[in-house]
Amino acid sequence: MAASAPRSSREDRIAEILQAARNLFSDKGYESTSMAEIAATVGVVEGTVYKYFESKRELLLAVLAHWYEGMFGDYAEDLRGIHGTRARLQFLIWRHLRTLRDNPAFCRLTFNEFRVEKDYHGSTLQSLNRRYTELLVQVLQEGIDSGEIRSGLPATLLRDMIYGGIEHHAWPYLCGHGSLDIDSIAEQVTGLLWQGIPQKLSESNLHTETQRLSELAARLEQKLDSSS
Amino acid sequence: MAASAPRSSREDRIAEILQAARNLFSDKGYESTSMAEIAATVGVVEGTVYKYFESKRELLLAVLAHWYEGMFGDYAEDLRGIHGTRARLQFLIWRHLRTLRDNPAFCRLTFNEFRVEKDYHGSTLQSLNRRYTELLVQVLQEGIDSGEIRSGLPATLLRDMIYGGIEHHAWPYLCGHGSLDIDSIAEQVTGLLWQGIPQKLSESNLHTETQRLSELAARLEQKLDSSS
DNA sequence: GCCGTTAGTGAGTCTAACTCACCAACAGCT
DNA sequence: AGCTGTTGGTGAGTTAGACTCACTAACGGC
Repeated sequence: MAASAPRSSREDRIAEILQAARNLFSDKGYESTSMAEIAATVGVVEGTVYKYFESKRELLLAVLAHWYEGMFGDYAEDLRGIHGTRARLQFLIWRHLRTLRDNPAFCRLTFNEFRVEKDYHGSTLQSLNRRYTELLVQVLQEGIDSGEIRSGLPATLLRDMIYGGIEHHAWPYLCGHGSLDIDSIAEQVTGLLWQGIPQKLSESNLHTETQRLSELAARLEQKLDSSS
Repeated sequence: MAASAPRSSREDRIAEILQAARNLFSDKGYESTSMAEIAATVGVVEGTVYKYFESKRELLLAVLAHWYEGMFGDYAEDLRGIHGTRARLQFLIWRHLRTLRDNPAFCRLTFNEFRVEKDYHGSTLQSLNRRYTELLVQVLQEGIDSGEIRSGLPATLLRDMIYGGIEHHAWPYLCGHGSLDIDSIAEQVTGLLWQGIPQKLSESNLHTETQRLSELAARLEQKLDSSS
């Protein structure tokens, strides 16, 4: 009988398995990674992994949860030095983009597997995600309360537009295509939210346009007169 | 030997299989549906399905592609009667939301499995999706060309914010939680894009109002031209 | 040195995708 | 009608991988 691996403590083993699973899931995707492979990477046999995690799915959830824990970091701390809703918004957007840029494989895994969960609604994962997006929602809500954001725009809609939009936009990069210019994107997204998409008319354009409208109105009046 | 099912033509069988697969995938998800189940629903044996589709994955792709084909419909036709970038944008957003509202299970499947594809980049699916989003991109590009949309906002970013944002926002509904007030959401999203999120000052209300008048003028001019 | 606990093992089972050699219904031809 | 090539259909396989379980062996406390 091959000498069994020197026995690790429960915590160490769990950490080893999480680490191996994280790497493999990130590299090859969840479906394409087998439990046997994870076990082999750690240097144990398949059954051992099941001593610590009930199922492959649970292992995945643990990996994702573990990552979330480590990621919260000092968002709130950083935010304290930034004032004004627009600047805070831009910072959170930029910070989110930076996370995506620095961990493409893992973020891809997260986005892929997050929603697949049948029981996502009400799961641990959802509460972790809620905690992550909460900061943004808070900033938005403060903006609404202070009047910087007009009423009639639910904070949750704004949140979804921001995170959903960024996720979509970054997807090719997360899949290994192209690059991600996070400064530029953060600027553009914030600009979109803050100014909307229309061209603002310059002072002189405003005059020209008004004149054009006056003339049009005159023509319309004439038409109406002649047709009646 | 049990009498084999009355032989259907190739086209009929394919249609039957696609239909059964579509229903099962939508109801129970891709992973939880077995090929044996699909075959049984059609009334044939597992091997028969493999006569028509090389793999389960290919069957899924065929289901999704088939759905896309049927969905393109008369978007372009409808769009012809709508003038002004803002109105066209709002229509496309509303139409997209309507599709989500009317086919929640299937759209959930689509969103789930779309991106999972390792080879999504460059796949048939991508080109179908591209074709679907193309109309929106065209409308945006026309807005940029006509000066209604300020430069510095790439059309692709706007596209991703719109589709990504809506996807995120509709997700709970697609999973069977809550409802989807598509009129209200379409209004809010368009409003967000058009005015941005800040409370307007009177100065910029002037701009907005002038722009609204410009659009009105454009519509009136067209009416006059066509009636004279 | 004994013993209970627990990490670790490896040979299973089971499910579901996928394969293949064979069968049978129909079409076209003589 | 009878022959035959084509093709839809069969069902008994194989294979891969998630998961189980009865058992072994290392360690800690006594």
